[in-house]
Amino acid sequence: MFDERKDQIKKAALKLFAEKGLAGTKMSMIAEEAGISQGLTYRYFESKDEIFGILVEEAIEESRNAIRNIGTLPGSPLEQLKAFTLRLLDENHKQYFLLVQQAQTSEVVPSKALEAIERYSPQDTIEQIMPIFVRGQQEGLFAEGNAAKRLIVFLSVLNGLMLQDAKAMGMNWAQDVDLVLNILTK
Amino acid sequence: MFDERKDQIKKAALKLFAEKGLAGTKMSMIAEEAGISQGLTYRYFESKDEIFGILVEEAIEESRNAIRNIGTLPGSPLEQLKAFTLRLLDENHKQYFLLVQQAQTSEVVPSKALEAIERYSPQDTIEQIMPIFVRGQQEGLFAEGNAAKRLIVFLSVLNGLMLQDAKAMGMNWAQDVDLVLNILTK
DNA sequence: GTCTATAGCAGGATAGAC
DNA sequence: GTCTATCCTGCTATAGAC
Repeated sequence: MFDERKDQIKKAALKLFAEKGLAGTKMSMIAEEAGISQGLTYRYFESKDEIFGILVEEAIEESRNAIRNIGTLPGSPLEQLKAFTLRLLDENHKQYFLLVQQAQTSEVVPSKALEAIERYSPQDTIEQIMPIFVRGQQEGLFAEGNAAKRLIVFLSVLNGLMLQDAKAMGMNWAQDVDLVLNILTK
Repeated sequence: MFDERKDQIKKAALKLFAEKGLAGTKMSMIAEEAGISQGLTYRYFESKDEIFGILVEEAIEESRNAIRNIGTLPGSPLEQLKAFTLRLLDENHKQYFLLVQQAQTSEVVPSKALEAIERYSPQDTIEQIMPIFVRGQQEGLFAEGNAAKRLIVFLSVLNGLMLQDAKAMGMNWAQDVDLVLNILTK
């Protein structure tokens, strides 16, 4: 089926882009990872840039959803943020997250992907998480003081963890998230 | 002078490699950043890979020094780690750090750079910082429990901060490091 | 020492056979 | 639908003039 092969290629591309960036990923690598010939890729996508652009948009969409859902998770604000953190650290989201990372820091990004990224500022993310954090502060779960600043640090930290984790240090996060949440609770 | 021009090229290359990775950085960009013609670069270096390799080795050397010096800094273990953190976050070290990051995660790295990186495992870093941390624990400055694990998280966090910072969110770290050190002290 | 011009090659994209 | 062969662009690296 057409769409299934498409997904297969996207999956291979996501893995490589997240790891090696746009310029570092060759079409031949994507084809190999997907187990097809190099030329076939072009029956499903117009160009490397197109694949990259689509993935970046999906990643942002995905990330938006994860954040939007925090509020609907069960438990206290602390438990909500913990669940959110664990979700981000799982394999699938991690790749998306790293892709956005690559797109933001690294290299010359195709214009379409660039637009998507510019619409998706870290500021947005912080504003969405803010109410939950503030509620947690009121309940005495989190540290007092400038919430935005603390959340920036917290998100940076998640970034770092995902990158580190990508290098396969083999930590079991389910067990260790609490250390990370210390940033918020102290 | 020959060596000065060489440094000028290395400086330009470091900035770009740290930002865009090896594959994402073109020789033309390096030349432009250094304000010279593209061809001239090859009078000073054999290849792009050579420049990259040299920079990676310097970065690792630099990082080793920073870590080695922690113990000789004045103050309590907490103050020592604070000073170390601030040093890493300053412009120069940040670029080196990001370069190593790029080399570790991203792309196909030339063999010479690869060797250097493999000799420089995160495990090393942790082992070097460990004694200071343990001393801090004994003095009651840091949290009890598994030191290695906490240090991994801590270093991941520094990673994340440098990356985030690279995206110019304009935080004044001198003021905010304490949030980060909470990971160790709680 | 430095620049401009260009050779040579890697990799993105296309054509055509099966 | 898929593969192999090939075109063509863009980049690394070199040659040669000033």
